[in-house]
Amino acid sequence: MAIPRLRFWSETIHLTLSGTASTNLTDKIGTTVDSTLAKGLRVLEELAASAHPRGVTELSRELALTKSNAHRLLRSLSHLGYVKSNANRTYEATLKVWQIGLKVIENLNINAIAEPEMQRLSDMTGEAIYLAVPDDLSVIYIDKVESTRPIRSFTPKGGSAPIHCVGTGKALLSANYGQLRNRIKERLVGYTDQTITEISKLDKDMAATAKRGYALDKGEYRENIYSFGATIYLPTGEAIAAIGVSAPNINLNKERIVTICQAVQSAATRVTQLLQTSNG
Amino acid sequence: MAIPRLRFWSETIHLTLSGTASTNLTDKIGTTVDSTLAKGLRVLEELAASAHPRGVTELSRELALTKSNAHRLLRSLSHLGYVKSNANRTYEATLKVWQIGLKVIENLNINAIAEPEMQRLSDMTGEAIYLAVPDDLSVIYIDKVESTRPIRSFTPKGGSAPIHCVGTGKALLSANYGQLRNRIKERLVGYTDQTITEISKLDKDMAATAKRGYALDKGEYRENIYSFGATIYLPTGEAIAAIGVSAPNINLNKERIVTICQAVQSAATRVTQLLQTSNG
DNA sequence: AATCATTGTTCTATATAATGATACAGACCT
DNA sequence: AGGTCTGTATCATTATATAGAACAATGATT
Repeated sequence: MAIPRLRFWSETIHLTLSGTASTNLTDKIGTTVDSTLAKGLRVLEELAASAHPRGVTELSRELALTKSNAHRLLRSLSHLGYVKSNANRTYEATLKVWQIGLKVIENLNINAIAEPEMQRLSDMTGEAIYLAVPDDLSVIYIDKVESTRPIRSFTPKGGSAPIHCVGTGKALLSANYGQLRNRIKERLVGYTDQTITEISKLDKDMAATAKRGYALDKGEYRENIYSFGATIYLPTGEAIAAIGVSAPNINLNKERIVTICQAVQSAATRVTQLLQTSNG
Repeated sequence: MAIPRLRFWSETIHLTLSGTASTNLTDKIGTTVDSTLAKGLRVLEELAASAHPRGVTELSRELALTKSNAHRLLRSLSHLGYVKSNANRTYEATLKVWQIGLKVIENLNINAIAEPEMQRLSDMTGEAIYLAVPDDLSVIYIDKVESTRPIRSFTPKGGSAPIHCVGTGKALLSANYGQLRNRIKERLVGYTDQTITEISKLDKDMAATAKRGYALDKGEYRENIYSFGATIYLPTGEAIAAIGVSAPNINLNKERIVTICQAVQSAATRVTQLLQTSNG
């Protein structure tokens, strides 16, 4: 299986998957969007995010659609296999989206290659291990090994985090800092008092990160949660992903941090090497 | 590379997603389907299944769409965040579908509950462990623990198998045999010479399965691959999933089969119990 | 380098196809 | 039973997606 091109830093408009229902469907950026497609996908998203089957009126209200319109869309989605209609006149998402989504991840192909290294890091540290890919000014966690310790961390698989204040993100950021600096410059949102919100400080940190070979986040995103990350490269030199460890700082001290960081770094290096040898 | 069929135990009309380009989007069964939505989703599916980014004309040919039409759909999908356009004028799927799909699985909620039991079965047997849900006359594997042995089995996570000849499937089939018998009756496709293709034999097997509490597949789907399954029930009594073990028969003998089956059965029972206590 | 063959993108008239109001039919509750 | 919710079907209207052609940007071949 060939190593696919990944989605990278791009001009793609980032659409948040917020749980709030109030996203307006019509106000697009100058260009028009096929409205039926947009509405249909919103219905699907809503259904996918619901823990329970939903009714037509309910959905129509939530998405600001006509009852008839919602009904028709549900019918269509049902015919297409994305939605299942229950006997009690409710609708729910089928596993079809999931199956399609799996293919996207499979085609990424990094998962499989990185998995043993992630396991290794987990065995060694017992902390949460993340595999992340860049997504505009965020990272998305495409895989995760749960911490073996009682204290669990926040971010689930599929979740995302800002690129400038988590280990994996900072590793990826430093790898493409030239391209991204100007875009991130005015968007250095603060999350804790440790978050780097000044570009001059970020400049220094990124330089240090690049030199060091791994990234450090000392509670810059979540209070008292440290994370460390290193970049995985394609044979082409593209920074395709990052591997990282996240841990509450009570579990850490200076030497343990160094040990973990070195492990993270060598894990990333190993995955990069494996990507070399695997066929292109 | 066809997308697996997805069907539920419902009145949902099934639309095949063949890989061939000739799928007619308009000839529906009386009722019409929002064509824009259908086309858009097909484009997305196609892109998700591709290992490499695709061009407009290429896609338009493959899906029998106008170049303009394909282009517009891609544009829309791009605006909606489902697709990313690259600098070299190609398009690829983003991780958004995957993220949405994850939510569907998360809301299924069985995964998390069944996982420890699956792990336990894995530790005990070293064979491949599956968690499957019914999908019309198939099962879909929603989770899997890989075999620790060198010989790996076939079916990946997200994949599907016919309900009448694999362990998990037969367990689910026996749980709903009343409803499903008539439908499966004329569709007993044979895969090996062990496959049950006569309804009378299936009747007996299902009766035995129900009595026994677990299902046996002795190479009925794949030559020399045995599998065993037991049903997981919701508090409502609905057969919602099945847990199973799959192994090459060289790894097996009579007593090991019995041991494994009992383990599978008690794993399923335990998950069922956990679903009782967990909130609905 | 220059031509040629492809591919991606923009534009616009046209007709298809999605839309929302209305009406009807089952639920469910009191 | 009566009333008030639901979900579903119908249909005229018009917005909206569509196809086709023209243009621009490739990049391959000579």
